[in-house]
Amino acid sequence: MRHVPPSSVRRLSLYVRSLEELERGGVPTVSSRELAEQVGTTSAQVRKDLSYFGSFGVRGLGYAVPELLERLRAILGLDRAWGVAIIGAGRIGLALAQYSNFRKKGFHVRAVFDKDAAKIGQPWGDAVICDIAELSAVIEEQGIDIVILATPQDATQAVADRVVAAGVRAILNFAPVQLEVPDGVEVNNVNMVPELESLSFGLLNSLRRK
Amino acid sequence: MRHVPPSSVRRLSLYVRSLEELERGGVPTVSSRELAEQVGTTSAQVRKDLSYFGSFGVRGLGYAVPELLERLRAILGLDRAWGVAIIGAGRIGLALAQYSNFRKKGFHVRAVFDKDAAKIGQPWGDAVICDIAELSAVIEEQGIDIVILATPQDATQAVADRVVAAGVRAILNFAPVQLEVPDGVEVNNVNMVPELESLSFGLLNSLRRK
DNA sequence: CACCCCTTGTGAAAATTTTCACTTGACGCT
DNA sequence: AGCGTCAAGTGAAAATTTTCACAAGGGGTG
Repeated sequence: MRHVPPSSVRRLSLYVRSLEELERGGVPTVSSRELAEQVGTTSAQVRKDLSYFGSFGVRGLGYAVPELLERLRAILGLDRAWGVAIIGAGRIGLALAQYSNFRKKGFHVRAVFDKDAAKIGQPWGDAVICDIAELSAVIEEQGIDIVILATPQDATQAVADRVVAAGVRAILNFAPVQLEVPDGVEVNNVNMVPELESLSFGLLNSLRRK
Repeated sequence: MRHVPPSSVRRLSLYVRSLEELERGGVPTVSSRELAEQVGTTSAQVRKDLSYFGSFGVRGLGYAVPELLERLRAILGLDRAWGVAIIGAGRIGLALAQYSNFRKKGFHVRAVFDKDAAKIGQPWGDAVICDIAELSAVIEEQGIDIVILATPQDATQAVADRVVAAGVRAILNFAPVQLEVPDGVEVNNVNMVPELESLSFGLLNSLRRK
């Protein structure tokens, strides 16, 4: 497998979503053109993305929906269970812990952490809120592969350091901070502010052009 | 102003965040190298991003923090008020409506909509939840520039159509759907699923390589 | 005032990602 | 079976984005 662009990997995710819908609808096959329409890209892009991983289609016909879905799930690691911990039981952490689609994709939220003594012990989604002091113990016991950070901005780097020290190598960061992590640890940021501000930038410019 | 890569625009947003922190700390000037470290990029990238819009720095010295901040705010349209409406008063909509940083950046949440009769009329953040039936009237009256969609997946396209029909040209979409909109309407998606799944992809591959 | 240090601003080069266009092959119809 | 149609797969080209490397200046110092 040659080098795969990160943007391709993210699109695979979108293909999975579309394929799941198609499968529910009983659609047996789909062409690259149809799939492209659904996720807002081009047919060439779809074929190129898939070609990094093999040949899954049938010329003249398209892709068999259940088969392609299975292959993509395997590629993305959605055919196995991942242990997930959410740190920060604020509004975002709450919304995430209750987001039921996680489980379906194999992401099992096995722990939710907070610092606030008042919250500790409360049930929250499937898990119970743990004291963040127990972070590394719980990470080891529960087999946590991925940590979701939904912490206040100023606490986030310190928490990330502890998470990394506990052996976690994948972090999904919702806090508006650029995390500093050692090589071998992957951090993906979810950040709506730049998305929002790029909208105002765009509006401003379309005004200017008139 | 020549063509600006979208990724540069998103980074401007990050520079603003860093500059705000520096300004609070009373730091008078900053170099491209320092700014780059804070947002996780390179100094050349910072200078290139800024160069699309002009020359803001002093050679040998760096950038004056307050001045650069002001310029970037103007570029991104953060020096004026934008009318924002949130559609969907579920968990995500709630979290967003209460997110106080919006206001500071000039994004004023002037309306929150929902379909659920039980929620209509309830106060929610600064606004009151409106019936989505009144969508186009409220959009016009309140001067809504940007709509944030936090609707259930299957309702989202229909809501987007109405939003566009009411004249809105910028949408921030939290629903996991690829929206179909006419030219001239900009849609930015916030989607954590591909971010999460690209983490599992990465973990899987680092396992394989061993 | 001349020199040195420092950092910007910027074309050019490199790397990455997307798009194109064409070859290959499978299926169904006559 | 032969033929026409359709769509996958894929190198090559184009477009985009990032990185490089260096000339151009500003400011402080002796």
